[in-house]
Amino acid sequence: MSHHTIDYIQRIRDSGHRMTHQRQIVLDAVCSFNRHATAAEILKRVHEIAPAINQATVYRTLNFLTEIHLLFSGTIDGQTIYEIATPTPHHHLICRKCGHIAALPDQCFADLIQQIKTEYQFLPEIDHWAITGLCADCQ
Amino acid sequence: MSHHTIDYIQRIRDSGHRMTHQRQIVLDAVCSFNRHATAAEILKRVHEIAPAINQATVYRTLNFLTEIHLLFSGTIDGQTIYEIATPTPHHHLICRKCGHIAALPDQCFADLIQQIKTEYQFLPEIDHWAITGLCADCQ
DNA sequence: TTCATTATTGCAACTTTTCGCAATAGCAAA
DNA sequence: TTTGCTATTGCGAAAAGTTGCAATAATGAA
Repeated sequence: MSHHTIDYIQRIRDSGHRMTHQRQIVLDAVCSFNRHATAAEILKRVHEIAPAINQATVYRTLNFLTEIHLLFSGTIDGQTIYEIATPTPHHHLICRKCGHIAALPDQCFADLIQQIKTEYQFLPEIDHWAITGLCADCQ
Repeated sequence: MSHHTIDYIQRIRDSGHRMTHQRQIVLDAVCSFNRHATAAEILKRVHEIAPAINQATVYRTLNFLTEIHLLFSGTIDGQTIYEIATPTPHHHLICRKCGHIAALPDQCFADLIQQIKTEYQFLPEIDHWAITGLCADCQ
């Protein structure tokens, strides 16, 4: 999924923030992988395109884009990874061996959420879960 | 739950590793919180007890103890936290307002895990989940 | 288009975490 | 107990990520 197919500029502005050159380059870099990438990989690619962009800006931008849900971030083998988010809410199944990421629809959590609400009087805020494990090929 | 009630020395040896003074102190430090603690908090407490233990050793030990499942590690608010593992797996409901933590039995995830296995051919490894949200008092 | 506001960036210093390697010390076997 | 093997530690340095603050630039209003 490329970010060119979603109006990410509007998404950033709607969230009350500004679109900048730096944010566009970080988004481009994340998308250029066509897979999940680590902060270090993204930082490296950003510097290949635009060496002047500061590393602190890249880290801050990755956190920012994740917070407004334009990127998805998860943990594989203790490493934080990023990838462009899809428009409909969903979760991820991340294979800890090959790193493959599959989507899991939000609906799968409905029963669990209902149970937590009624049995524990707790209101869970589950907007993005990354479930690690083994995919079919790696089991 | 204290580590004194489980034979952690045997658990370490059974995993093909050695029991050391440093590992015991790190285990003691983790347990002394009686709750989950961050690496920084644990490092601080270890140094209060035994200043000579190197910080690299503490980090390595936390990773090691997590790998052999003597500790649970999870992420709260982007921070990695550790706590002693209970013999029966369980999870946590963490209130983002008052910080109250409640336990959630592993059984709650049975249906979800089964669904992921059969519908997605994915084998989830759900050790310890921290679900944030709002507790009954804070809603 | 110009101006004012303030979110965002670059910078440098700082904190946190990891790494390579030589020295140390657990553990099993004699 | 002693010995030998090698897992583990301490150390110093490097890597990874964060922070405070002044300068810059994106945005809306005039």
